[in-house]
Amino acid sequence: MDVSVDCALFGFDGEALKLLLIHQRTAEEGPLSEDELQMALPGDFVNEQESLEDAASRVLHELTGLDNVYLKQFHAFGDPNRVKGLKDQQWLRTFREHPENRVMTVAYFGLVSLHDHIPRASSFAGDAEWTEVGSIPQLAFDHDDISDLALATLREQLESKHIGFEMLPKKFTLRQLQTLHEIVLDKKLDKRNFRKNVKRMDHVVPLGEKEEGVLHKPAQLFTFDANLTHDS
Amino acid sequence: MDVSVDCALFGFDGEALKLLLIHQRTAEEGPLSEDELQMALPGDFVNEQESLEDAASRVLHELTGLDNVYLKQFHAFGDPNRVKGLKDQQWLRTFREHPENRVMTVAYFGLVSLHDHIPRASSFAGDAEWTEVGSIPQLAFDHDDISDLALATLREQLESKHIGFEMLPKKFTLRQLQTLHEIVLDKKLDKRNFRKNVKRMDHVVPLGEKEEGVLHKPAQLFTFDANLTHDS
DNA sequence: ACAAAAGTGTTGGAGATACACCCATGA
DNA sequence: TCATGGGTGTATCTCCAACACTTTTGT
Repeated sequence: MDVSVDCALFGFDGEALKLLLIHQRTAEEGPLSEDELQMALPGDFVNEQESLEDAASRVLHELTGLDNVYLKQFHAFGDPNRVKGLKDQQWLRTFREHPENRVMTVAYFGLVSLHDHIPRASSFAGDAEWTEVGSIPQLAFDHDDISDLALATLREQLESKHIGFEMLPKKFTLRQLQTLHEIVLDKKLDKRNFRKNVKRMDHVVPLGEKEEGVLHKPAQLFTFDANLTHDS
Repeated sequence: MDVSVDCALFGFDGEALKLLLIHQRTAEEGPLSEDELQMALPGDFVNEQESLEDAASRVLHELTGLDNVYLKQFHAFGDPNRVKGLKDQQWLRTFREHPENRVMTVAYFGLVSLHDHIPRASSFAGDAEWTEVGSIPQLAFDHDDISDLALATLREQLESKHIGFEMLPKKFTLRQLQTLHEIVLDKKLDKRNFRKNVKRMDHVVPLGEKEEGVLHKPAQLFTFDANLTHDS
């Protein structure tokens, strides 16, 4: 059986939560027409002497240029027919040596900040795009299921596992942290209560510094100290 | 790459939490000496036209005779060297066609009740044993890691996902439910508070009936109604 | 001065914790 | 009658939800 990894990479830019999608295509342009091409999550086969984690990191590095991205396995997808859809088979027959092979995939979700600099979203695999979660089109293979479960997993783990910080710049304001939570959890939060909770967390430490270049009262900057991550 | 499933099957008998382990051996006795054989989690290769879930159910059915066991995927283990240990290779060379192949495994945990009848723990794969969690010996391959993570996952999900009931008989007493929680979570719970919480859960319904054949005041029996499982 | 977001406390209710005695049954 | 676990209520405290005004900065 062939084994691949797929990555659902989420990014937050202060406004919206986005998912990185690639246009399904390869270097040499194939004979497939526009509407036979779909979008997909970045993924690739696992190399012979490479762990699953390493494969996922490699895919992400090749696509975004980033290293040390927060990356977490969340599910293996192994339906025998998960690459047997009509469009999927057309694509596989055009670009793959063994299109009939069964492929299972181990899915990872990753988190990056899109604040300071947008990690380059382009790659060997074709053009890539940050797509707002909520406007995700139909995807190739079972990538709809994968991205749905990735988002559900992100929601579940956001509060319990201190992973929101991975989507913020190193120095962030409490407003940014709150907006992120509101968007991921899809509900409004009370400012005063939110700040009360955050201030009880040891691992969110105030820097002496303030925001600059904003046209209102500058906010204090905070940072996340992973060493102090033994819950509150 | 070869793909297998492994199952960490937990059972509760009212006293202790147990894990089903098999003696690593096959039908035709091999030339391996006693101390070269280890214990392992039940597992098998995934068949060509079989989903991962189906493979896990099959392994469990073959081993315990049970169907409809609660079974949940929790992690894929894909280290390139996970079957390259010395003892592991001795065993693989004796019993497998392609001992040098890389094998990744998708791990499931399962839950059964050992109250009414002990599901038969024997199989094509050799003798099997219910081993108390806490006295688990060193296991073959990376099965130590797998069983550790299985137990951690069970702990995490016990309260949030109503899965404790899977390890109790259909009719159970509140004491049994509490003991189960105490053992899995490894901490004592207050009887009155525990019962207060349970009584707030719609999906734990009291039957009119009472326990029989005990040498003390008989307890009321409860059952779990999965239809009412939309949290409290 | 004005616009824009930062920052700050209190109150009421719900859920968590801690704790001790009487009850029903079988032997 | 005794041994064994079943079954119950109250007081306290902590955590959560709801809610509005003043402060600081840039223009």
